[in-house]
Amino acid sequence: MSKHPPSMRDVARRAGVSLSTVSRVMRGVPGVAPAVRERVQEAAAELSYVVSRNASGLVTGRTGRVAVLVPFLQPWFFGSVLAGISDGLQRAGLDMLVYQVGELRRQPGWTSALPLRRNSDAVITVAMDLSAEECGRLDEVGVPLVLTGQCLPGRAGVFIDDRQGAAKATRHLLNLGHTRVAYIGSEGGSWRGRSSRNRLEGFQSTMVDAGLAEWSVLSTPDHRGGELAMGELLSDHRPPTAVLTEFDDIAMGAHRTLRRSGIPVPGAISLMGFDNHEAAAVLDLTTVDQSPRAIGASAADLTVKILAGEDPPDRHVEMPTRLILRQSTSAPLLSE
Amino acid sequence: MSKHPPSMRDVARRAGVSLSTVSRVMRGVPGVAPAVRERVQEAAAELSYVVSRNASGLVTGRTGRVAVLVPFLQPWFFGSVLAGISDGLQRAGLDMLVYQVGELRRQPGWTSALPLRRNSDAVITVAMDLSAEECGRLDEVGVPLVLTGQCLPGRAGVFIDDRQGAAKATRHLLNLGHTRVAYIGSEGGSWRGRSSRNRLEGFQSTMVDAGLAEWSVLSTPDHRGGELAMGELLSDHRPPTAVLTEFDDIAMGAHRTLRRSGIPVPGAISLMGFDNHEAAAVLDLTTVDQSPRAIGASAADLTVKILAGEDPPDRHVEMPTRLILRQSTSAPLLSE
DNA sequence: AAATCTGTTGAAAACGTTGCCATAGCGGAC
DNA sequence: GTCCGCTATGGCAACGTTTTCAACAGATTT
Repeated sequence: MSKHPPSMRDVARRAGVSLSTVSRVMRGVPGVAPAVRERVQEAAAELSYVVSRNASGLVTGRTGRVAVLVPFLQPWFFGSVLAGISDGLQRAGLDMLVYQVGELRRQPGWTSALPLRRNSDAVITVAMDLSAEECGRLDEVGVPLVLTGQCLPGRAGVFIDDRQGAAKATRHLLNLGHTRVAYIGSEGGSWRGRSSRNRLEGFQSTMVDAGLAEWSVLSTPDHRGGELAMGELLSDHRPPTAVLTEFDDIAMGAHRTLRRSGIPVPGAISLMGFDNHEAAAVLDLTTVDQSPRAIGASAADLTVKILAGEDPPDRHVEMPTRLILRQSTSAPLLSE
Repeated sequence: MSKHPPSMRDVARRAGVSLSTVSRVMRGVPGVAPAVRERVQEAAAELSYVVSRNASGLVTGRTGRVAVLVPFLQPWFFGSVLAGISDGLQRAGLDMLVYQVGELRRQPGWTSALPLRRNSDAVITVAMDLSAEECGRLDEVGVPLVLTGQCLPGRAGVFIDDRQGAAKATRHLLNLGHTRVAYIGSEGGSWRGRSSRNRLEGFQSTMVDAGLAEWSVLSTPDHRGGELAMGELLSDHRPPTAVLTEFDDIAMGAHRTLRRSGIPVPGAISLMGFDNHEAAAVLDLTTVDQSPRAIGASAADLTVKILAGEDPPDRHVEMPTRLILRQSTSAPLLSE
């Protein structure tokens, strides 16, 4: 066995045909005699040869790769979206390049620091909350751009209606009979800008529509922040009977504070999250599901369609949110 | 602006130099006059040109990409390891290709279904628990292989001592004074084969060394399984006073069962997990930390070193485990 | 029997980059 | 003033594919 990986030429020699024929077989294009085709496939298998995307990309102009941009990789949410994207791309025979741009993003020209230009066929962003200007810079790369977790006019994207999701959650609490409902949101600076605002608005407008005072506090975007914010709410002279949080991590922090304070959930205080974190089930946390994996899969499908040239009519895919009822919400105590 | 991405030729024309010079500048090799160098960089910036890895890889034989193989993408653990790998690779200017091979793996020849051959410079596996045979097949690809989460003789890898970690956890419980300690492990079929066995062995040997009966039950590898297994333990005629689980998800399920049964933790039963799941902090779960992000970063560094040709003496990196003491463990009740 | 057509195959020119070799300058030593 | 050595630059052949076009055989038509 030669020490260098086999090339198409090696396969051609082994099968006793020309380069062109091997190329045709490998791409599965018609116009090759069945006997020859089989012989070539056999030779390729024996050498365990695979086509070099590098070389083929050079001439076709396609790399067979899609770049996925995520702010961070650690939070569970991104793993789920990536899983969906991976599924979709794999089905289409595309590879997935993942770039974690959290740190990088502070630099003004970060978009050109990424070797996207000739190295991927499309770019999918995951919950990046891009500004119009950043989008424009990515456009310059010259490949299709598909957004996830945000909705920008005229741009392909997959997203949920955060506003409606939060409204749904709020209404659930109101329907149970709560009137003193507080909201814990994350303060700016996190990677969820627009989505954050939308959820807050969904809460606020529902409260206002119901003729109730809207009441919200801010926290850092992690469970630690939820703990502190909950403590703050408990120190109010009339604490809320129900609390909605911007996402599950915050709710989980709040849950901890309640548990430590010996306040029964949902007995004294009903608690709701948002996202359906994998750990939410364990905490029996009522929440709003947004199935990130489906979002990812949908984004991948959209990308594949765009790459195939079939410009789909609905370049905006809105994924549904579902209320997941668990044991952390109930009607308020009658004494109230 | 031309509709096609700029090539090195365009930059050369704009800067009034030859292709070779541009190539030298882009690669940062010495032997170019400072004035010319600056002029070329300027021209490249104006065209927002980036080198095509496709083309350069074709001649250098290096792709500038590393393939990362994970069984699944969804569980939090993989996101963390990927984050670490991404950090390390980014620092070295390498791109990260991610392949989710969970489903694919059932097929016997799955390793050749991946376009690794000429498309990546190295392969990192994450908690794949590969057999020697599978490793051999990946060797055939002809690129360095770095394992993560498993230790195979003669192979580069980063891992933790699962056995010792479990032993450490068990000893913690014994030191608290517990004598009836049960272990909930996952039954086979999950992606954690060797690691699973090692943790069990660590528990068993520590118990035996202490002259105590080892007592373990199996569950499915998720929190659901933990719930059921805990229920099973509670129905014993003399339930345990402490429970160690193979990993945090199981512990979180067990915690739920305890909470629902009104059994105080750690009052009546002490509970321990393993892994330091991001949600473990919220549950106040005592656990064993294995900082997956550091594992990933370490694997990436190792890979970069191997690619640089400097064969590091310690191709086996053992990462430390740390006991994280929280509020889910305490001494058993005196009445026992 | 000549002409046309159809289906298969091979030869050669791209693609965008890097590596090697040649060459043009230019300063200093003889 | 010639020769040497040095540095900065350009030219050209790779790299491994795809693509276009031409060539060829055999079958069918005229």
